[in-house]
Amino acid sequence: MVRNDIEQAVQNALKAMGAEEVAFVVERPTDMAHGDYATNAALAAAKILKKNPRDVAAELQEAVGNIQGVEKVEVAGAGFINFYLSAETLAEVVQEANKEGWGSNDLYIGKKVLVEYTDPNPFKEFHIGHLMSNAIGESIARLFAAGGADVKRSNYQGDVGVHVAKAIWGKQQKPGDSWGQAYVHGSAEYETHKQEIDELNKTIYEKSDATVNKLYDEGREESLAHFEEIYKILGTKFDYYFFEHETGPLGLQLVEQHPEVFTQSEGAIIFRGEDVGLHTRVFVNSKGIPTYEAKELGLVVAKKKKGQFDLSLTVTANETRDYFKVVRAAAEKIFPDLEDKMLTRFHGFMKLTTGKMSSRLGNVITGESLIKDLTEEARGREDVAVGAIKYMVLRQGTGKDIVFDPEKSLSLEGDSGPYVQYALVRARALLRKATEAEVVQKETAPSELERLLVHFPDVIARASLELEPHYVITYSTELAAAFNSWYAQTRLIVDGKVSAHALALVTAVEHTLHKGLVVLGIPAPEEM
RNA sequence: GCUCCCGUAGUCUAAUGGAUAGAAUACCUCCCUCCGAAGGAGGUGAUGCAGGUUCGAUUCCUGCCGGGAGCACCA
Repeated sequence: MVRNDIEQAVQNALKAMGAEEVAFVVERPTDMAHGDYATNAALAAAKILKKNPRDVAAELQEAVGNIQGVEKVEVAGAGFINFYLSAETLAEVVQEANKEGWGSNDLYIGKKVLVEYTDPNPFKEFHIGHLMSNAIGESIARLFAAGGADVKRSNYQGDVGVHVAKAIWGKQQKPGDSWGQAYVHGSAEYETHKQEIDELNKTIYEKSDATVNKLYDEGREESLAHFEEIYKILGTKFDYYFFEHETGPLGLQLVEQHPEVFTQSEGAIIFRGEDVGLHTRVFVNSKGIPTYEAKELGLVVAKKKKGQFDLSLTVTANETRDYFKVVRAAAEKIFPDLEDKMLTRFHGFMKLTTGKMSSRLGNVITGESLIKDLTEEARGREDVAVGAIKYMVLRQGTGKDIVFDPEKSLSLEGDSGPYVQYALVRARALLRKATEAEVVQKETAPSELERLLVHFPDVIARASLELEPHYVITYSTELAAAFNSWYAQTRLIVDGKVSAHALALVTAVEHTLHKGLVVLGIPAPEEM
């Protein structure tokens, strides 16, 4: 990579000037007119050397000398040094982009990584919040894979707990209702029938009633089969499924085995988070049932049973931030070896313009209804609809909330999934057409496209490192726009002839857009 | 009350302490005898307020204002 050579050359030059400890970056300039790479080394070094930044930059420019692949080195602005790649280097990048490993890196090579995401609850709807978790988790899993990791996808589903009791209670009251309706009904009546529903919860947990068991099994199976259909549409294949019915007992056992970590209080077993600057949370309630917190500990055990992992990442919603801090503090006391191995990525929630969505109130937009509506909007194309949804979720930084307007729905043009898909489809159509043309050697001036392609590996690497898919979205959209613009003013095939270089360039764009979409988990159609 | 997150064009959003704050959408002009118009070319429009650190602040620090989330038996 030329970037590494530039970095090395700058480092050497700084050393020669007696400023080797200066922290600097070699990055893509904000404006292409400023070259292909730029460094702030002179600005940073000026302070230590107590000299004028422009003078330091001039000295540095002299000192870096000739760098293989760099055609021109310029001092600009307040003291930036800009590097321009040669036409030969850009041509090499195009060749590079057509090879298999394009966009891969070695950030996680040899690491076993467990990514947990989606996490819907049986007996409740799969709503657009789960769509969000799925899109983010799937892309992060793919970013790990692009970094060479051995990735295992896992899904953790709450098949026991009060929500199940509410749903089953609702179903007992109105057997004709769907499970979703039953849950809404049970929730609404929870306050007035609390004792009854809590008892039912215990019954479910202990599996002590045959009729309840049967109802439970039916509901659970129905939900899981339904979720599986959605995963298929979304393009996710899980390696492991964890369930709360399994993590509950494991968690309970852990809590009981570690009295040095947990405390009895008012009939419940709690963790005093105040000791480590957090707050107290209940792990086992006064009825002896493990709560979400204990189950999360049990999940750690369940995950460990699948084999050693180097990193375990959970994708979950922002509002669980504080719970996770407490749970992690407790987990690290029990499993000191887990320190720094448990990562969390928090996403915002999908807000409706009409107010907060709540499955308890029944005003949710389900994942499947959104996909269905959008598919209609996308002229019957489900892959385009899925792309539009995923793009909307992934286009901004992971932690941000998304305001979802059910009326306006989602955009299929401009800054959107279909926009990138369309550019890819156009490139593919062009390449199909070119197979009939005669390939000729012809001088072609480097375009903006080559100069964009240069940065693709860096973009993927940064996204892999920070676990932020939106860098890939931003880049892919930029490349798609540049390609669309190129397409509008350039004819690839003229009189049945196609230039070898231009052909390689379009192939490189196609390959890069494809790779980008793959990492994002967005379908890459052949035509649309 | 305490803790944590977030304030960028009308709306949605990008920017690794750097160069003229970049897109999209909406709105106003144009462009399909020409490889796919879900497209292209152009125009109008933005960093909540006040300090501080820095050669340089959308970015870091402090205060204020505005929004959101969490804070003992739900997940």
